[in-house]
Amino acid sequence: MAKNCDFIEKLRELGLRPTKQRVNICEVLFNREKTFHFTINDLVKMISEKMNQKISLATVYNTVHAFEKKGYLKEISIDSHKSYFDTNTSAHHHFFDEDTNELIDCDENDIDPVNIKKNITGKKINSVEVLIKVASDNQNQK
Amino acid sequence: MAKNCDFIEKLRELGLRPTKQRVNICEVLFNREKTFHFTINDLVKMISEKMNQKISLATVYNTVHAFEKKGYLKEISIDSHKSYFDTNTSAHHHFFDEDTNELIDCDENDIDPVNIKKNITGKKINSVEVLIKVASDNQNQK
DNA sequence: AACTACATTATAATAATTCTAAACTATTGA
DNA sequence: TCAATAGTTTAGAATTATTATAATGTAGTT
Repeated sequence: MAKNCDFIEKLRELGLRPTKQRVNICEVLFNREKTFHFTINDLVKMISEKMNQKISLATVYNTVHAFEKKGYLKEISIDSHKSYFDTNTSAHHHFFDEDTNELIDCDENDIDPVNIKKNITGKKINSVEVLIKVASDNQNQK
Repeated sequence: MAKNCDFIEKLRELGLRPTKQRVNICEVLFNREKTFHFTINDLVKMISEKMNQKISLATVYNTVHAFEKKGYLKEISIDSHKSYFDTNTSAHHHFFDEDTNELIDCDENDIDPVNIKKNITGKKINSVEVLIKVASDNQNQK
């Protein structure tokens, strides 16, 4: 299990000052076995309720965006209303369960690599994301 | 070129009353050679400026969502800030040019079919969307 | 310890979307 | 044809999500 000093070191490497708030966020996001998905709201709740730490909403936005820009987090946008962040920044794809609003990682056994045969001239590919929307078999919802 | 009475008929089939506003929106969206991508704002501008028709923003939201629900339109979400609608509702994928904020359809020559080997138990797949973000070769932007 | 630059905070501002309730209109059927 | 009614549009208010602001606080440096 990572210690706070590990996070402090890592933040420093990225040129981010290891403030209390940033270390708290690191603890919540990265001090766990498995990667996971969260919204800004989830994160605020985790810090204020689980950690009992006061943090400003603006700081959460700032920090999450800073982490995203530095490659600590990846944003997964489902539709204009639902957007998640993923602590797993490696190239991978997602199922989205429309019944439960749950975002689920695909692993290699779930999907073959996407084969792009032709790209836009003069452009380089920055990312390839596959989003598979699923829902209960016996229902007929959007 | 489709006539208004075609749209009136089509709206009726879907159980939507063919009001002036809905027919106007149909004209803008579907009375053209090629399918295209737009935002709610684009659409409001097209109707008010190009068609010189007054329409309430709420109506545009209502109508676009009604059309989406009925399968006339598909939403393509890029990130939490950028969301487009696509008049091409057939299964296809997209490039997104991060330099120009332009959404571009993939055709069959651009990408091999996505092969999903394993699904979530008890769920059926509603959609599979691939989004390929591209940017200028010589720049290094997000 | 003091300085400086960067961060955090509460709050205000902005933007996007939805809600509301009144006015309007397409459809039905008398 | 006309009235009834059910669905639609509208302006504006309300809500939600996100960003900006400016004052205060804090980490890192000397």
